Amino acid sequence: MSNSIYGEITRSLWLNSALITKHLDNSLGAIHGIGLTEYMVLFNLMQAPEHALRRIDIAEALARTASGVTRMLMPMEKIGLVKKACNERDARVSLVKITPAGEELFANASLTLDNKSEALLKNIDSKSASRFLDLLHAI
Amino acid sequence: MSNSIYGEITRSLWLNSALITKHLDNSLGAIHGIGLTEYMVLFNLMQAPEHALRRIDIAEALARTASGVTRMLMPMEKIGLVKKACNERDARVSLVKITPAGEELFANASLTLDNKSEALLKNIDSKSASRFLDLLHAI
DNA sequence: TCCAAATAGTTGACAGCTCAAGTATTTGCC
DNA sequence: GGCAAATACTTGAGCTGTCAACTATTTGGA
Repeated sequence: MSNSIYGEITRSLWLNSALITKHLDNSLGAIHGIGLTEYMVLFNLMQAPEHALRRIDIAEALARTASGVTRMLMPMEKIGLVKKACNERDARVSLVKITPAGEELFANASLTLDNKSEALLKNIDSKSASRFLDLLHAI
Repeated sequence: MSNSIYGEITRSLWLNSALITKHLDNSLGAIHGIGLTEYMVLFNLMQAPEHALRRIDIAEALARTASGVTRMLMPMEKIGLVKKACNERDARVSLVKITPAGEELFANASLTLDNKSEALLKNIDSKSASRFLDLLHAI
């Protein structure tokens, strides 16, 4: 009855991820006023050319639905972290662009995320960490 | 700006866990009519002595709140996967016990979870999987 | 060229969870 | 023994995300 190591991995992954996500969400919220999901939006925008993405690209990058992205971006736009832009080629798309305020918040939030992540993963030395990341990327 | 390997791990963990959780949730839902969270309740009950736990023990094991557990158990009780039991020593606690139907569903769902997990993690050979699990346990 | 299918996004209804505040019971300390 | 603090659980309000259905626009084939 569930002796598979792969099943064990998914159970452990599920729990660890819940714990880590919760912790980081609280930290980012308390210090910077955004959640981990919003941080990941900014992260993906920073990675993107022109620092802009379509809504469905964000949805895919976050493993969320388009409607979830629509709802998430509304408050982010209201507080000025991102803004809308138009795509001349395709009037269906509403591009999301990070603002200077968003970039600054992202830079600060990244420091927090890195520090808290290091604290949470302190039992994993940097060599193991590298191997761990390789395995995560392999999934 | 976020070059820490630990930050990278948490971002990758966050995304992978979202993808895997979603996939398993859909599979368990379609085949057995329960979500991954409900599966994890049954899993923890099966591990427990007497196959029974207090609500707050379940909450802790799932990284959820007591109120979330209360709400989640209501439909599970209604469809007969778990049942309430009393603790004679402490009238505050309302024990949760798995039923025979719950045990049977758990056995079947575990097979599904193992198979789907193996498929999702097929890029990780069993030796790496073992190392991966060790790292997850170390967190 | 034109129209059906595909694509991008939004919205209403609702599921699943949290927090804060409540009840009921037990524990610990004077 | 008695009472304040802690513990176990529930409930109302609200947040975040989903699904299904919708609008608007673009694409591709006859």
